[in-house]
Amino acid sequence: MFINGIFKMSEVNIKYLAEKLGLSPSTVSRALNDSYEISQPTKDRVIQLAKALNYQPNPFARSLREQKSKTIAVIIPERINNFFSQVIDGIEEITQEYGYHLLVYSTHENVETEKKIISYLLNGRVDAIVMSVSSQTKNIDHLRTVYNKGVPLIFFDRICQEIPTTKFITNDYENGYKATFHLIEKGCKKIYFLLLSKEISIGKERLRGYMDAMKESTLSFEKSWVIQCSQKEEENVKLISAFLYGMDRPDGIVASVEKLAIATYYAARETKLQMPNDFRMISFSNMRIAGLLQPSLTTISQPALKIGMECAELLMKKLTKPNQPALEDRIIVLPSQIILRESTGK
Amino acid sequence: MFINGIFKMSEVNIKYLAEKLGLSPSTVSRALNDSYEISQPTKDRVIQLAKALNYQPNPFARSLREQKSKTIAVIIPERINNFFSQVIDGIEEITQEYGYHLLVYSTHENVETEKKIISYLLNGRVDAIVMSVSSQTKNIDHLRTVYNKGVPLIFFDRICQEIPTTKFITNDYENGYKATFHLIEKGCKKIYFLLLSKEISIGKERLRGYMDAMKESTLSFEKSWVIQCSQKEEENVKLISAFLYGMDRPDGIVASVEKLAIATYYAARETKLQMPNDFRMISFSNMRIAGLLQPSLTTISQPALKIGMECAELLMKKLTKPNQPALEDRIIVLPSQIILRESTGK
DNA sequence: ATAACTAGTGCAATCGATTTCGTACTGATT
DNA sequence: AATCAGTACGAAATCGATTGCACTAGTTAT
Repeated sequence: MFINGIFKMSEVNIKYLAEKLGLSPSTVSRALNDSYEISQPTKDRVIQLAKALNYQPNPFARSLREQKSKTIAVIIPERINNFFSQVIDGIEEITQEYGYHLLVYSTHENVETEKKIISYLLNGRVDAIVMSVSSQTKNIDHLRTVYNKGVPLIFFDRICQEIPTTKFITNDYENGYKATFHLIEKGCKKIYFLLLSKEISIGKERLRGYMDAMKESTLSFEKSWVIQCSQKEEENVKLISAFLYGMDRPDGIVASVEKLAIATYYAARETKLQMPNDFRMISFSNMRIAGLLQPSLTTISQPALKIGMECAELLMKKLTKPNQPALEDRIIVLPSQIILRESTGK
Repeated sequence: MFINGIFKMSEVNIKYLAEKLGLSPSTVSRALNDSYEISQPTKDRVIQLAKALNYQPNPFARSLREQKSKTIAVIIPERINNFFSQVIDGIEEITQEYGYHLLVYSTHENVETEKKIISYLLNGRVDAIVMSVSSQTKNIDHLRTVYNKGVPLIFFDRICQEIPTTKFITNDYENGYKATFHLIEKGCKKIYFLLLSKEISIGKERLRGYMDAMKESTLSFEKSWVIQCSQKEEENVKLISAFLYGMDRPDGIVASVEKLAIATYYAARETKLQMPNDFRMISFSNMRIAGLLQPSLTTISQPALKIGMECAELLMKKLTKPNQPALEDRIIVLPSQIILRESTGK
């Protein structure tokens, strides 16, 4: 149906209902919103017709008027990663109960993309943003802008310390320490740490745990053992292969993110080295099938679903209850779990 | 800033710009939209101030007026699956160029959830829907409703034949046939087919390929070799273990979806059977690390990113160009790729 | 010289739902 | 009888951007 050259999705709106019922639009609106000002018989009539005609309120009219969208943006660095998928599952589980919708964006680990995405979201399109920053993110002006505009913002996993809001992380320092300590216990003498980026919080914390474990041990340590990797899988495989080929190769590896563990598997294959005989590896990872790899991978697994759910619950409280204070500036730590498998020797 | 008890996100709107410039809102709007009716000097003044104040048009006001949202819904059966993640990456790659946003929903393979999600989308919230139906979806009234409401709808992978719109799939029949034939060539005599659901298109097509390959061979075949699995991983592992324990166990398995291949790995582990010696397996899967499994998995890998991009390109053409016809009722087939690995014997 | 036209801009309606303010009526209180 | 309170509803403004129509001043055509 065309009116003024504009296609009308559905002519069932409040005005239409009002006409059919011989009421005014305001009365229909109030009846549908269960206002105390409307008599029960009128409410019944309105609701019945609305159901019969399958009336659906126009979300944009409502958003325009109420200045809220019932929509939340989720920004992640990559989609092909079980951790982020699980977090989103967790967020959705909670938000859908409240009738909220999820706009999902991937930055592909690119700050410029991150900035662009955020610029789209500053016009009220979303009521809040839940995000994990890209590994390239150093300058945080765009995040400050979000905060200053008053858009509720929650970080998870890869957080931005400087923004005074709530952040959800796992005990990264502790697990960096434990992972390293586990390798030490297994007899490793020369333990490398694979780092994706020094910019991101989890990289820093996990590295700090590794460093402290190394310091507390009687093992020697050299700065060059902290390997700075890139975003490109091929480059990483080459880099890792290079030091695995070397005579003074490591006998232990802590991979701070999953994709570096995978690169190490390919590098091990290329250099024909076997875990756990030639070297042992432990990795932060949420892969479901870590146990099916050859050899199976010892992992530190994050409570991804729970992280998502907690982010969402906090947000729903903030957004659906009246007079809520700003999101508290604090860090909430959820424990990860170490699962021992073959790659570190059973 | 509060006005009438409502929090104002940003007071920079067209009316505000108009006041500052001593113009009317209509002139400002036209200037920003580069209308031919406005003189260049005026346009320049308006654009300059808009930039200076970082004016961002209100998306809801615009959507309300224009009856379009610049938003697309993507509905998938599950998030923790590389195939769907890659498809969404592909869709996003195209749509973001056009300034479109993506609402992403997971049905968790549940028709009721699917219906509920769709009911949220019938009020104009999205300009189009791209979806892969849940494995439970048998009754398609909710999909018919979408079609009848005139919301552009595209299916991919798990399609719904009955709705006359464009569908993107891979050559499932052909690959079901090829997969089975590959096992036959490897000497398998008793080949089972693991099916997630008879309702979904890909299940049917892949099964048909398997059946035809079996028929054309000299091998015997029994109906009970087509194993109907469930959504629950544990149940599937039990089911598969059960027939692997049996004396007359299969020596070949075609897994029609990734999760059933994974269940088979667990079952093999439990029954202490080795691939490819005790049985061989080939699976439809987009796992990046199929090559790192123990043993590595022979897969039929779908061009997921490309599927997403093609869906999005078609949609962008339909939505951004004037006077586009309805989406054609046709099936577009993109070829998958078979990657041979250890699980079927090198 | 007057009609006709054009360029540039403003007014006001519109999209659909919500909400403030106001009104008509009923019944109760002083 | 007059005032008051309460019930049930309607009119109109509002949210912010867009657009059909009207208007003015200046220019061209007849």
